[in-house]
Amino acid sequence: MTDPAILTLQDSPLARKLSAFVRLAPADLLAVSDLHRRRRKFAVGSEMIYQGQTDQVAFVLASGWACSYKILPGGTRQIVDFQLPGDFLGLRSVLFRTSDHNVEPITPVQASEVTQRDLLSVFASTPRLAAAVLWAASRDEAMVVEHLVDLGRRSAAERMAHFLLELNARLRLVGMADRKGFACPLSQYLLADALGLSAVHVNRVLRELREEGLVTFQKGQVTFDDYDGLVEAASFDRAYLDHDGPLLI
Amino acid sequence: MTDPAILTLQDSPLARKLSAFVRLAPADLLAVSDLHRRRRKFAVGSEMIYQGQTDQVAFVLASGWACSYKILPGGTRQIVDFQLPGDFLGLRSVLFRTSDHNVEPITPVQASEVTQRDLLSVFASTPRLAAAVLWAASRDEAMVVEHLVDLGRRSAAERMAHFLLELNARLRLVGMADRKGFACPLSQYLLADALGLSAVHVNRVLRELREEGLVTFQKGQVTFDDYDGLVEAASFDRAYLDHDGPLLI
DNA sequence: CGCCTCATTGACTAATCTCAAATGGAGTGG
DNA sequence: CCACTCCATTTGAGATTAGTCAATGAGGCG
Repeated sequence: MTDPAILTLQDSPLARKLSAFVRLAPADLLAVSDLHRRRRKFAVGSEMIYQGQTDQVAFVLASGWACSYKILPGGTRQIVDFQLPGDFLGLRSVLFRTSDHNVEPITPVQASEVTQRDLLSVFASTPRLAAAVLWAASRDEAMVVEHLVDLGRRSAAERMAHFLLELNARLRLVGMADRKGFACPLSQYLLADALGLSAVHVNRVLRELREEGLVTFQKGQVTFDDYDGLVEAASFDRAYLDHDGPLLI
Repeated sequence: MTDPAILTLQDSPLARKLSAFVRLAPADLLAVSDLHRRRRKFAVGSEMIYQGQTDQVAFVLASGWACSYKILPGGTRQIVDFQLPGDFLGLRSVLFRTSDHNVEPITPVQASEVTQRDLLSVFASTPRLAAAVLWAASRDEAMVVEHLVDLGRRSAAERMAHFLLELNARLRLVGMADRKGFACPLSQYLLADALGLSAVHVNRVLRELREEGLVTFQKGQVTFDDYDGLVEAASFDRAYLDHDGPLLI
C-alpha cells in the first residue's frame, strides 16, 4: 500500500485531521511534519497565549487539551473553545498583532510553535495543505458560532448534550474517540465556564442525562449509553462540522 | 486639501470604515468604489444568503441593516450578528462552498455583489486595501466572540447595555451615530433573538435602563442619557473593536 | 494522616420565561 | 374622517430554570 515512512508522518493528530478533508500527498505530509519542528511543553497553570500579547506566535497542539477564554471584570470567565490535539491555536494572532483572549493548558500539553514565516511558506509551497488549513480555521469559526447558538437558545441539558457530541465528533477525527465515548479531562468547573452555567448546575444536568440513560460522564470518561437518543435530545446536526472546503488556492 | 472627486469616492460607508483603520490612497479608494459595481436591492422578507446555499457570493452593505442568524429545530432562532452599512456579509461563503447560516434584510437594503474574482483582484492590486478588508473580517470575528461572552456570562441588562454600546461604536465608524445616540430599526423581537432573551424580557430590561437614566430606546431611536454610566453598567471595554491590523501583506 | 481539589446533594433565592391581556400607532378601505 | 386590522410594545401573574450558599463525600498526594 503506502510507504511505511509516510505512514509514520501521517501519525500526527494534525495530519489525521486534515486527511479527513483532503487526500494529502507525501509532499504535503512532509510539510505537516515540518510544522512540528520547535516542539514545546506547557504545564497546567502556564499561559500559552494571553490577552494583549503582541508576539506573532501560533501553535499546533500535538498532545493534551487547552482552552481559550476571556475573563470578565467581575472575575467570571467564559471559555470560548477547547483545543484538542491537531487543533491550531492563536492562528488569528499570527495574522493580527494582539490577542484578545487567553489560552492555557487543561492537561500537560505538547505543542509546536508555528511562525508567520512557516505558515506563509506552507501556503506558497503546498496549496492543498494550505486549503486544508483554511478549512480547519473555518471549521473552528463555525464551531464558535454554533457555541453562540448553544448559549443563546438551548437549555442547559441540550447544551451539555450538544457539547459532548461535538467533542466526540472532533476527537474521532484524530482517533481519540468512537461511537462508544471518549476520555475527557474536563472538570465540571471547566464545563460550567464553557456552557455558561454554574458548576453546581452542570453536576445536576449530568446526573439527569445519566439517569435518562443517555450519557455517563464520570471519572474522566464520557460514555454514550444511547448515542441516537442523545443526538435526538441535543437536536445535534453535525452539518456545521462537515462543511465543504475552500475554493481558493 | 484633497481632490473633490476623491472626497466623493470616500463617501461610501465601506470607505469610511476602512479609512478609520488605514489611510487609503486614491487608488485604494478607487478600488473600493469598484467593489460597489453590481448594486442590488433587497426587500424586507427576502433572503440574501441562506443555509446550504452553494453560490460563492458575498455583499457589501451600502445602505440598510441586515442580520445573520441560525434557525433551531424548535423554530426558535439565534441572531449571530447584525450587518450595518459598510459591513461585509457572506465573506466566508465566498471562500467556502456552503453557508451555514441565513442572512436577511431588516430594512430595505442596497448591497453590492462581490465575487471571488473581485476580491482576489483587490488583494492582488491594492495590498493596503486588502489589509484593511482582513482587518474588518477579523473585527467581525472578534465581535462574535464578544457576543458569545455576552450570552454566557452577562446578565440581561448588561447584555443589552453592552450591545447598544457596541452598535454605537460600529455606527460611529460610518458616521451614523454619535455620543448622543443613533437611529435603530431593530424591534424588540430582533433584540430578543440576538441577546438570547424573550421579547417580553427585552421590554422589561429596556424599561429598567430607561428608569435608571442610562439609555432610552423608543420609536426607533436610541438615546444615551448617561453614556459613561452605561459603559460602567455594561463593563464595556471596546478593546476588542480596536485591535491592531494585520501584519500580512 | 491531613490537606487538597473536585463531585455531589439539599434548601432557598433570583433571573428569566410563558401565558394572557391591554395599549397604541400606522396603514387601509369605506 | 372613521372603523378596522395588524403589529410592536407594555404590563401583570405565575411557572420554570438556573444560581447561590452550605454541607458532605470521595479520591489523590505529600
